[in-house]
Amino acid sequence: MAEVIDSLVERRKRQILEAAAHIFSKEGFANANTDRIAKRARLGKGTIYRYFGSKRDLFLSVVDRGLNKMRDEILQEVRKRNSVLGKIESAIRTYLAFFEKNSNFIGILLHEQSNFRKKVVQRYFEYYYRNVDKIKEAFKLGMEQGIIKDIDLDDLISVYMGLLNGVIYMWQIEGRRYRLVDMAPIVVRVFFTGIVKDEEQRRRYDK
Amino acid sequence: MAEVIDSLVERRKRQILEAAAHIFSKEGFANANTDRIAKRARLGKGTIYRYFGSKRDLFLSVVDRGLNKMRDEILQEVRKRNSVLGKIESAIRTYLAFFEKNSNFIGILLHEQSNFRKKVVQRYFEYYYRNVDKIKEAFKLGMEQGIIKDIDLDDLISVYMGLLNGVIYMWQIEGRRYRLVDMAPIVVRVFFTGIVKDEEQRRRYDK
Amino acid sequence: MAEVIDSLVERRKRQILEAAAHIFSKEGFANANTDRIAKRARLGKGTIYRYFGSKRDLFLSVVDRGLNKMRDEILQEVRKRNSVLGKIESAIRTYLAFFEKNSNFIGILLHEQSNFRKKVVQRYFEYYYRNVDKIKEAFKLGMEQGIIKDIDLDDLISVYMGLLNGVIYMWQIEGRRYRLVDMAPIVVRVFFTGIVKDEEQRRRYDK
Amino acid sequence: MAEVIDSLVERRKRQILEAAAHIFSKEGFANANTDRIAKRARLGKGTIYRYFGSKRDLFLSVVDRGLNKMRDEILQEVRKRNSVLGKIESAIRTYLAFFEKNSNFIGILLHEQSNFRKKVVQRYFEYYYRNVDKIKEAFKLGMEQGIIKDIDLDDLISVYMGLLNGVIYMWQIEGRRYRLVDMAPIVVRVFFTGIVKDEEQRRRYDK
DNA sequence: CATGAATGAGAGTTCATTCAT
DNA sequence: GATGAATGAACTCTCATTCAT
Repeated sequence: MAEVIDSLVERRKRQILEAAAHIFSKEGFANANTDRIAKRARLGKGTIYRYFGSKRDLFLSVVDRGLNKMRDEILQEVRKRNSVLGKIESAIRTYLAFFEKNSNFIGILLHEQSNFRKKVVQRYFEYYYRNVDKIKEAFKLGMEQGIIKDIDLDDLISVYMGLLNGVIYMWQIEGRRYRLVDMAPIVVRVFFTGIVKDEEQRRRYDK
Repeated sequence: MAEVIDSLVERRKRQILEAAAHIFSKEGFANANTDRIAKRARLGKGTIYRYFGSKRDLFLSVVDRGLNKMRDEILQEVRKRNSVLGKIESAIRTYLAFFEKNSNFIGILLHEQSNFRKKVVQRYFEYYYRNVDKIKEAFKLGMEQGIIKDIDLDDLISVYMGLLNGVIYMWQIEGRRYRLVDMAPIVVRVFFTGIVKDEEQRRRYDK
Repeated sequence: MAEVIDSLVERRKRQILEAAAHIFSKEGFANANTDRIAKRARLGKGTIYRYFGSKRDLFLSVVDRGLNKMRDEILQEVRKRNSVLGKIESAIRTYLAFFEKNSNFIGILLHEQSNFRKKVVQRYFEYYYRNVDKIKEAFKLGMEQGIIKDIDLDDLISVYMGLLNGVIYMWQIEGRRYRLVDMAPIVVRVFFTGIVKDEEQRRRYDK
Repeated sequence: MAEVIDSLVERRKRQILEAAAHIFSKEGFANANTDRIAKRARLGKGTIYRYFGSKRDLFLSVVDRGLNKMRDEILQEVRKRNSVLGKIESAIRTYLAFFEKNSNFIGILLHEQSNFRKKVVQRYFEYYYRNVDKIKEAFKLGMEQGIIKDIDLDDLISVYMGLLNGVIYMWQIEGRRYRLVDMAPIVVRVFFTGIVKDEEQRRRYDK
């Protein structure tokens, strides 16, 4: 019995969240309007307010839902690989693949007003670092095994995350003209081995 | 006489642009309100409209002004270096330094509604690629000299730009807890030589 | 069901149009303010915008509605008379009666800014000439029957329409101190037979 | 000395009044803007306020000036004729001629908001009835001489004024497609002798 | 005397939120 | 449970008026 009710509630919520994700990512929070979300969800405007207290709540729920899905997908893929570099390679691929599949979601993390920024970022970290921690561990392990250079871990994470998010950002603003996952090999290659070929120069810069 | 008038006009414009940059970056375009911008500029609301036709115009002027400054600073620094890698290193440093000094400006390029996105991005490219072209040339020259690996130029630019913007983005959402320019060395090192130490692994991934 | 919805929409539109007619005629388009119209309609300001796209739209709807009513009333009365002069007499009476009953409406046709003038006048002619055409036919028929003097038809219409509108205008600016329909007999008399009694003088001017 | 100052003041006032008349008649009071008036007068906006206390004052001065000119022109012409009907004919011609020459001025008397209406109309009457009185006297004299039918004088004036103003109004809204003075003969003819030719019908309606 | 830069009250319009049905 | 008609606070933008120069 409770399950049936739950199932209706869940269905409605999903219906709304999907419509909202679409509209928010296209228009941003401030520009999105509840009417259009309701229309897209094929529900009355009032119904949205039965399930989400405010536009703000709805927005944060959309963020949560997206981050949740992302975390699950990445962790699942990373678990399949055993080697340190394999895990990192897999994390890069899956991260890019996720944002290609859910490119709507980029807008949600990118736009957005100051008052939300903090809240959104906080959720991003809450969800994200649970798997960044896995990456962090991988980096650490790699260093212990002498496979990865000794670099300050926090710096490394910033560069790693920055590289990934930045590549996604560029893909986005360049108009999604290529397949984002196709960037994975070059990203992996540069991240792992750098761009400089000349050995003398490498040594100069590698300290 | 004309100079005095000019100087007033210029002063007012600067006054408004500075206030606007602050507010826009804090609140985003849609959330910023003209009244607050006016207050911050210590001017009446109407005065803003004497100098800028609309809120939209004002916003785009803020973007232009920022991009202009950025381009000038980067080109000036890059010109000082002669070697290929030196130029690239300098561009990385100056880009990060610019956004640290003008961190307001990040928000302006990051937020923003779909309807503006195109316009803003278009300006970004107009201004930016004039100096990215210099970088592109440096990359190309580096490849011809056998200093830089043969990598598809467009891919390389995307990774390069993505890495920089991403590092800035991470700095921003992590709460600007460190000095952004301090990231330059590690960014340069990873970008130039990668993170993998183990030679066998390097060869595996370097193809 | 559809009927009920229709009836609500119709009721609201009427409610708003009536309030708007009142305010517009009192204040003119530019001076009227939507808030006051809303107040008078006992509705929120936003509600007006659910039913009419803009203040301008609302104004033109008020004009249309008035002209519609006028046309219907006049045509109905004119149809009842058979003789040429009877029809004209009836048109004069009904026209004056309409504006007395809907004296709000005078202001709407009289005031008004240049940018609207054209649109409003265009509607006026669209609606009005459908029944002025009837009058025109009556004039023409009267001339053929030798009852009405041979006068250029367009000139005649201008004088006829001018006389009516002018009498209404005078009534209005003199402060509506008398009943407008009471002017009908004297208007008809002068229009039909002129003011000059002396036969010699009549002949002098009647050519 | 005083004359020179006076002359400057007068020149400035004229300059402003002419510009204002033009703008007000084209745009109406509410839509007209002081900036454009100042521009047209080739003066600074502030200067207008040295000579006229407010936009409202300026508007009323424009009205006064127009009515003044109208009165002078009409009285001058009417004085030249001796016969009753001649005087009336002349008044009709001159009134129409004035508005053709100063067609700007029509807009000023026609548009306009409620709050002004009264004031403007009051001025209109103040100025106008000084010469309508002459017409009234002519009508009265005509009746005494048996040249004009016995009609209630106030009714007659309303019809007379209405006819003139209405003809001007029609000319205006029909787009000034003909010369207004050319309407004088037909207006005079209809006003003096009516439109009905058939004697029996005339008698029917002439009572 | 003349100016026009500056102003802020007030305009039209939008839209998140409520609540009677 | 679901709706969408209604609302009014809050937005951008205009412009009559002021006043330092």
